Amino acid sequence: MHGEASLFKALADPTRLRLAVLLAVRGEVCVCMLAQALDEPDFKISRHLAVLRARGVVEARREGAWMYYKLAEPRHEMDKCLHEFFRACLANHKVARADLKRLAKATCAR
Amino acid sequence: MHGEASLFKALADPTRLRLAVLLAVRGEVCVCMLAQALDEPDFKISRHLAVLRARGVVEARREGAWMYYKLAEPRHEMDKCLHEFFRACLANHKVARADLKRLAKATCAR
DNA sequence: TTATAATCTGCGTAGATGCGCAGATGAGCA
DNA sequence: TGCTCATCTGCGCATCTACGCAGATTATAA
Repeated sequence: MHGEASLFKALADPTRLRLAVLLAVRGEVCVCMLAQALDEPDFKISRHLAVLRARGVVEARREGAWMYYKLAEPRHEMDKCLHEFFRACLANHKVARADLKRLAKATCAR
Repeated sequence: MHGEASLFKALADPTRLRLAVLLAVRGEVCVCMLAQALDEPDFKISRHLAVLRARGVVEARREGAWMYYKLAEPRHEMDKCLHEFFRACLANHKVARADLKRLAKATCAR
């Protein structure tokens, strides 16, 4: 049952939940945009994304210097439920709203 | 977003997941039966149930010396999803099957 | 009251987790 | 090659968490 618990472990952190909500709403986003959206240092974001990725919650795609992350394709009904929960419920959270606002204004240097 | 993460935190442990599955399938069960089902010491079970209770995942009812625990009434769609996930998916897990088997044979001393 | 069963709690410890800092790595451009 | 940006990683530290043990609590029955 360890493997099953690890899915919940991946989401048992406010920073990772915020990231999941952003990806659920906006699709595919690169690390530096996410760092601006959460107003947190990039290495912190990178580490949390690595955790989500290791547990199969998100997928990554490299494009030049950028890494784009998105929610992984749902494999069970549970995954669909979670995505819906992110979009329909958590996205209305005060913190998530502010994150989305900042994300809308975020830019990469190049 | 801390509060939201705490729901996942509550489920981010194999022992607590096993308990949640048993309660999802069997309804209301007392601590000593759960301890026998999981083949773990009662104080360990009691502590994990306290965590689940503090996060609102389960509810407790005292009846004499016994404490009966059950899944809390779902408040969001997410809760219903989770319960369904416990019953339809996790209950088929090898470990959960063994737990249910032991629970079926479990008895209280009185 | 005494005994016993069911449940919970305090304490100390070992391992896991998150963080910030500094530096490494890799890609693109002058 | 040298420089800059995007991303990741190693390290040390502080905190959290689960565990086992022993003992406290509460309820029931003799």
